[in-house]
Amino acid sequence: MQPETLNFFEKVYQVAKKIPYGRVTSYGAIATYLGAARSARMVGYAMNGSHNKDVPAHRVVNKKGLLTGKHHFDGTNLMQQLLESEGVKVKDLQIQHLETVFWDPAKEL
DNA sequence: GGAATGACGCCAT
DNA sequence: AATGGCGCCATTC
Repeated sequence: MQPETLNFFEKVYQVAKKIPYGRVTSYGAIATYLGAARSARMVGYAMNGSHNKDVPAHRVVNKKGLLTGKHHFDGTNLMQQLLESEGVKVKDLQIQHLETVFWDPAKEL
């Protein structure tokens, strides 16, 4: 299917792809950056289609730095493994030093 | 066509 | 301050 919303999704992919190595961002941050503000869910939904993209969805977490979508990756701790592999300390789906690794598109992009 | 769901987040109580 | 409920927009049953 080719919904007209590809524009919105595409934006999400563009931003997600620009996430620096060893950094993470939140759905809300991206949503706000795109102007969706309270539509953080859309960002997460967009990630569903990011599977075939070059989008590092594992670098996108919720506002708390919690790897809520790790279930959608492989069903295991793959997401956490990837983050830790990039230097991001993760403790049971919870990103450590979040404010340090956090990457805000509205500020840094 | 209508209702329910979903990788979240903010507002209200 | 903490917990609960509602909203956002698109997709799917």
